Amino acid sequence: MGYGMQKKEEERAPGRPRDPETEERILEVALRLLSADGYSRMSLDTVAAEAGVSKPTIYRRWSSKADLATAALRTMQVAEPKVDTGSTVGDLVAALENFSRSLLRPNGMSLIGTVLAEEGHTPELLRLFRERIVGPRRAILRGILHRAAARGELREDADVDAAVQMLVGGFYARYLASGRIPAGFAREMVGIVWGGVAQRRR
Amino acid sequence: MGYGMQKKEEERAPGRPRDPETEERILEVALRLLSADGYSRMSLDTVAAEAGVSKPTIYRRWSSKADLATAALRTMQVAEPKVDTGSTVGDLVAALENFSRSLLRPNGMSLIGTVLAEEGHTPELLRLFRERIVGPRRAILRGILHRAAARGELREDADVDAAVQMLVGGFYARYLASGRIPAGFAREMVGIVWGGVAQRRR
Amino acid sequence: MGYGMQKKEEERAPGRPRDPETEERILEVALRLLSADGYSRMSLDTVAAEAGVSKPTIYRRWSSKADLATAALRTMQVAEPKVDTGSTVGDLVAALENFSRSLLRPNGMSLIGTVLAEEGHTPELLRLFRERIVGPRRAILRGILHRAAARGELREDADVDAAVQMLVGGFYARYLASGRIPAGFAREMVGIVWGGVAQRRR
Amino acid sequence: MGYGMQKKEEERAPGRPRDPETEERILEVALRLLSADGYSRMSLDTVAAEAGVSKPTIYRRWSSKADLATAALRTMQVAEPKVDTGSTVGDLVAALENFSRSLLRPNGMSLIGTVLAEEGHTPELLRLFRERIVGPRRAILRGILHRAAARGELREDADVDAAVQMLVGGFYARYLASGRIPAGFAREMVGIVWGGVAQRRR
DNA sequence: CATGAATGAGCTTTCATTCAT
DNA sequence: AATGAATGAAAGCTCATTCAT
Repeated sequence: MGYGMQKKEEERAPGRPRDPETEERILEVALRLLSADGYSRMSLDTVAAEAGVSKPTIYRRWSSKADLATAALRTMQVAEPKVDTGSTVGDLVAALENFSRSLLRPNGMSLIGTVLAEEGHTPELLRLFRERIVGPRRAILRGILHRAAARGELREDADVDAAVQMLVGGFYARYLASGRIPAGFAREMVGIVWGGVAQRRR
Repeated sequence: MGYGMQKKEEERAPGRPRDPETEERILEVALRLLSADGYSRMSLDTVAAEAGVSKPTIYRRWSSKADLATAALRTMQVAEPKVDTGSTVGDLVAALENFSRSLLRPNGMSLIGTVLAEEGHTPELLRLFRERIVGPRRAILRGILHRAAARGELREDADVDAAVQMLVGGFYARYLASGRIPAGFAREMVGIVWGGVAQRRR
Repeated sequence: MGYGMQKKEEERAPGRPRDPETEERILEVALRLLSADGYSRMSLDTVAAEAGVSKPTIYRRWSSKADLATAALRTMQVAEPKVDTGSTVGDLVAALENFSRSLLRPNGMSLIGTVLAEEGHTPELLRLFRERIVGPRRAILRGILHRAAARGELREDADVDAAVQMLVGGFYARYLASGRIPAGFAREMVGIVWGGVAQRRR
Repeated sequence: MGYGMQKKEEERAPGRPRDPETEERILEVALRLLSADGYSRMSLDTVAAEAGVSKPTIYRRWSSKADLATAALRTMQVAEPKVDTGSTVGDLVAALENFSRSLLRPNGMSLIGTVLAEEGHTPELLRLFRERIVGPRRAILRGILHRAAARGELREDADVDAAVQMLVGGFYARYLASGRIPAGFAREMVGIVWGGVAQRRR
């Protein structure tokens, strides 16, 4: 390599480097406002002010409000801990209780509301929400049920997808109906579903 | 004939009487825009224009945009036909299929989205939506299950509320996950729930 | 006509009437700013402030900035007094001196500049300028020359259009070259042109 | 190949030498945008992007947008070919046809428009335009007429300046009036002017 | 020297609401 | 009672310019 003066250029980009925290802060604020106020109420002025930057700093990174909002959504990651209680029913209850907690966080349901409400105007939001949030969450429950199926615990005709949607949807419906999730609700739901999909004991 | 338009003289309220059709028309337009665009995108200018009235005509009747939106919601009535197929399972499936159809209408989910998204700013919307829409719909399913219980078809410990929320919520969850409801989905869900709540066959 | 109570409704429009001066004032300010600053520098904020109205008051009347600017241009009317000095040469000189005065008014040339500069972006401006300003001015000179032709004062092959363009254009060119129009310039030009188009004396 | 690009080592100015091509490229782009969009619409962002440099690279060379624009104008050179057809009339027609061609190039008139429109805000543009473009062009025509005068072809009282302004101005006026220059227009104008300034034939 | 990042002020346009007739 | 006119506040986005590396 000769005199060793040829260094890789990748290490130091030319120009003033971005403050890496800026990006995080903007996205964090954006996600908070998106959840709290909904997409169309969320204003870039407010995002900028609360993130402590100017608006062009935002526009340098994302080309439009929709772009910023989807980027903010993209940062959401379902960080549901793996559950392993030893039994399928226990695993389902544990996973649902995790899920329940995230829904009941402040504005947990507002965000779902906004992506649904915006479907006609900013469908990207719903698309991303599906990919980033809904999909992974469903996958956890589906995984538990598929493992149960592999162990022969399920009836052969059991519809795993319908079961998963019902378990998750029960929370939505309950929230929409009353705003509260009673203690033990997860267990009740799992009880019913399990009665419907598990192999009959002989 | 004087000034303006002479209305029927049968009524004797002082001054020019309000046209009741105007009120209906405004509410109808408001509800349509609320569903299609969401609360914050719905503009009173547009409502006025599409209803063929001026904005003060709206403000004379409702004190604010929020007031108009809630009044519009109040007019919504669940008009699910009574179902009676002879069997509990059949009734549940029929009721759910009605429900499913109303969800899949254009903007069927957007309205739910908007009331959820606005919870932080206009909680009245969610309150009214619960009272007018969610409650009556749930009541139909609850009624079917309670009748089944009265006939001894349910296990004694069956949690009717959880069952209802799951049946309804399954649609929400499925829509949120993929935007599509497969044919036979209602029947799949009812099958599972019924397996979980029905008296075991001996 | 019966009881005479049916009056025509045309006389009094419903609703709050517009202040007729408002419209004039807005257009006047807009035209001044258009001339002084050019189209793209002219801001609706400034127009509104200087006209003493709010921006929506402007937008109620004109749908966009371009619309306002063209409306302002439309109000310009060439009010050149009819000239009749008894001789064709005298009429031409008098008409050109009127013309010269209007060009040398503050921003007289800037407005021409702006409509040319905006041709690529707001071609309507140039179109209107042609129709309202350029056309009528040319017509005056053309009229004088056509009358001369009718009296047999012009050579048969004289190109009236070219003569008119040169007389007018001489001012443009002179302004562009030096910003000043020397006294007697009109007379010089007329002298040359007349020498080129008039019937030769025998 | 080392770091970045190795340039010729013949120059010995300290630090990294400026690339003279960069300068040219920036000015070229600036002039093009100035003509096409006008001064106030021309954005340094766009100039930088199209020239493939960053904005500070521009600001290092010119202190402001106005400075850049005037520098760009300064690079314009009238490159009208010398004409020599053997006759004064022929020379005038040939020179005017050259001139006409440059006016009718895309945005040929827009640039004139922009320097006039900006007279109130950036008078330097008009000053430079006069010096670099208008002056030299006029000089060509003036030269032809002065040579004719020296040969005794002109009347003694002929106003060469007025004749030149009319010949040039005829194009401006014609463009402003209709946007088109008819074929033979130069010859028509020269015919009239020549009739007005040439020595009478005996 | 050149870069990419940052900024304050500005742009056109729209909104919910109130006023004057 | 109903209208058209008016308004202050805000929205999303862009610009000329400067900073930090």
